[in-house]
Amino acid sequence: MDVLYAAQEASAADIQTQMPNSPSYSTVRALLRKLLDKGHVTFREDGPRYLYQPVVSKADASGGAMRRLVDTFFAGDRAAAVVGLLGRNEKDLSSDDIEQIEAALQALKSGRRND
Amino acid sequence: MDVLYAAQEASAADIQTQMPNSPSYSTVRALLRKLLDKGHVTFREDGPRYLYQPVVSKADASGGAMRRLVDTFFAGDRAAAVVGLLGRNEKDLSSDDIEQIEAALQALKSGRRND
DNA sequence: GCGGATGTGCTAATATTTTAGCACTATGCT
DNA sequence: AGCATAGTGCTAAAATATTAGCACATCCGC
Repeated sequence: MDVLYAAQEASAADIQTQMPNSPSYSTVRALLRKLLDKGHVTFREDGPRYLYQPVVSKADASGGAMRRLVDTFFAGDRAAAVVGLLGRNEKDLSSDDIEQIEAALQALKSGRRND
Repeated sequence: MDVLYAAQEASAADIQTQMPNSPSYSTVRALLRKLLDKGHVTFREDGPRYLYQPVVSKADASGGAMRRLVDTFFAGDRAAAVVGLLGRNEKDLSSDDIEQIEAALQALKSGRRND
């Protein structure tokens, strides 16, 4: 699923190469079949092969993932999660990045007033 | 693992009740034994029962989880992830929350200047 | 149009996970 | 002290996931 969300659309072979634990091709295909059964992915035919894509939109899925992360590691405190995410200093944010975040914050504030 | 990170420490029974898909008690114990084998959790004895806790610190684990989420859903763009997280309007952030975030942003900015 | 390469559908074997259940130990209550 | 309760260690069976491999379809270069 993660692979599909990252790529939006991928073939079985693509998925295999991008999966952790390097499962066999058969495994990936079996997995895909199960996901199709369960209705979590669809596919479209692209010439000889299938390209798979998630059924649930990326936005919805990321929302769910974020909620889970916030609940698990920050006891549901979204602000703490934001601070934690900002604090990761693996790589500096560009000033452009920071502006975007400030803009989002401002939007939030005015939204609050308008309720 | 998520349950353990949320609780910091939990008994097998606790873990069972908080797990999705409600697995059987046996399953939880088998899982715990494997996690012990693999060195992902430790336990301490609390009277008659064991209390399990993750080996990797919550901070490290949350860092990994955040990186994965940012990579999967935001193509590695941390700022976009922050904006996405802010934009979730499941529940408004308090003004206190917003202040904390602003403070973290300010700290980041000055950090950048000092490099 | 033919042959190789690539891809899917399917089946069967193997490995792993999930589950139930019994023996045994420690705890707490009366 | 005696007993019920709650917990672990262990074993074995059932369910599920992983893997290999073959038959058949489709595309691409010659």
